[in-house]
Amino acid sequence: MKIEILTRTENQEIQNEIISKIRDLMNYKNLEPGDKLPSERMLSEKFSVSRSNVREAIQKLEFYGLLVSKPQSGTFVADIGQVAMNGMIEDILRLKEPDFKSLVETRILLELKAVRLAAQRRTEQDLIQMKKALEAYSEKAKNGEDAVQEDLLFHLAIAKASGNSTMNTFMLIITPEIITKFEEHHVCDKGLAFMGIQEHQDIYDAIEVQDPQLAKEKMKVHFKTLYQYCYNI
Amino acid sequence: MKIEILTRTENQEIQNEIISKIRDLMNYKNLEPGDKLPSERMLSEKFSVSRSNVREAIQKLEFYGLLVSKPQSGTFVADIGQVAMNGMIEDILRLKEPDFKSLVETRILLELKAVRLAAQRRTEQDLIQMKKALEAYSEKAKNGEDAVQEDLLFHLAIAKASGNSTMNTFMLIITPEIITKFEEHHVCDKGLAFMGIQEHQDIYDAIEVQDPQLAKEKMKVHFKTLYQYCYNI
DNA sequence: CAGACCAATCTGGTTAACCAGTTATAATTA
DNA sequence: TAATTATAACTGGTTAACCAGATTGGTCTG
Repeated sequence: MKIEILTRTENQEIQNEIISKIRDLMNYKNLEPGDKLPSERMLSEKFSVSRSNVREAIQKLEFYGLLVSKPQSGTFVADIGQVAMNGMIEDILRLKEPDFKSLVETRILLELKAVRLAAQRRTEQDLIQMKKALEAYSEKAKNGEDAVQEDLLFHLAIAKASGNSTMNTFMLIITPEIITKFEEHHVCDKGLAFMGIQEHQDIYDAIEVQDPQLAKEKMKVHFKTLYQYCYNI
Repeated sequence: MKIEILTRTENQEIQNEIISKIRDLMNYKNLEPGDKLPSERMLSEKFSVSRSNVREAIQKLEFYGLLVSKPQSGTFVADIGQVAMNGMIEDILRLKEPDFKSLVETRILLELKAVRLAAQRRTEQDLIQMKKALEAYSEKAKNGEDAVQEDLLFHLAIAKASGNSTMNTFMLIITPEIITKFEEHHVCDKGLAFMGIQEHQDIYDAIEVQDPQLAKEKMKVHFKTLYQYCYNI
């Protein structure tokens, strides 16, 4: 059989096509929660695609919690009904690549909440880690060096201290994309780093004394100086 | 070679082991952004694991934006520095499975923001979709039927109308897990659905007249009745 | 006739072989 | 000798073959 090398977007497209065919099949066969999907081999034949393509599509639907694969047994429809299934697949198919604006918007939202939770829940262990990240940042920023990475680690330490694993995961997902975009647009070159030292210290202090409201305010200040140059991105 | 069937968690563990070995390798070889990782075959031999395991680990790091694979060329270190790389990998390795409490906490946070954005940015198209979901919900709830799915679709329609693709994605990720947990604990059996009709209508109306503050308040009311039975989960 | 048992089949997961660009190296030429 | 071309090795992606547990249908036994 002929092998073709596909670009990322081409691969995405045929994967979406398979997902939509799986949806049609589930509707046609009137599959309900717990029912078994046809085997991967059968699907690959029916759709005239490779089995690995089918596997990828199934794994994506598994990631969103719509299917469950059991080894040596089969792939099963998850415990959400047909209406929700159709709606969610529709949304997944229409999902766009996240733009920078939406990333920043979501980051601010998550961090303002995370810092409040961190102020309430931080353990001594959390404080130690945050202080460590804070000092690494200060050290670099004082010497005028680029400290984007150390900045990032301080913020991730806060997310961890929030005690909310879901928010922690989401922060991990969006952070590298933001960093990349930042460096593309040279956001952090303009001597912002030095101002950041005091702002970080303020945030840390508020978390240490467990003052959620103050911590949130200080984080807001930090973001204001960070993103005031970003309007034209 | 002997083939072993692994459980999900066992697989997760050896994957984390590989990730930590990759991190050690990057540190030892002092790899910088843009540098090429050893080939998948070489890594699988060096770590004494299968190539597919290595591929999975790499794909996970790719998901978090730490590596970039280029077909017929190699896998490269992403454009974030060594310090950030180490910190992020550390976080990824320590990442826990999200608990129900953190899921709900994050859902409320995301939806309260999404509904405000939706009130500001909703298009006519968005209104149509939300109204459709709303009517489907009312229809079922009036008859006393279970309407968890229709409820979910209404909330996802709001997330879409927020115009923030990142938040939309995150909502899609957490929603099915919440639904499953809900049905496990029979949260929605107690005649909540009927009250929900008016609450949904209020939210819709606020979005239609583009009043962000009101929309947020109405969403808060909705969540209050929803989650008042959840404290003991 | 009902229930236990067994073999053939089917399943997702795993491994190995293969493909076609990419890249590094060596041979060639101006 | 330096630039250029040709060739061989290497790479991630793809396909096909294989594995062992799960399932199923029929058979045998009580």
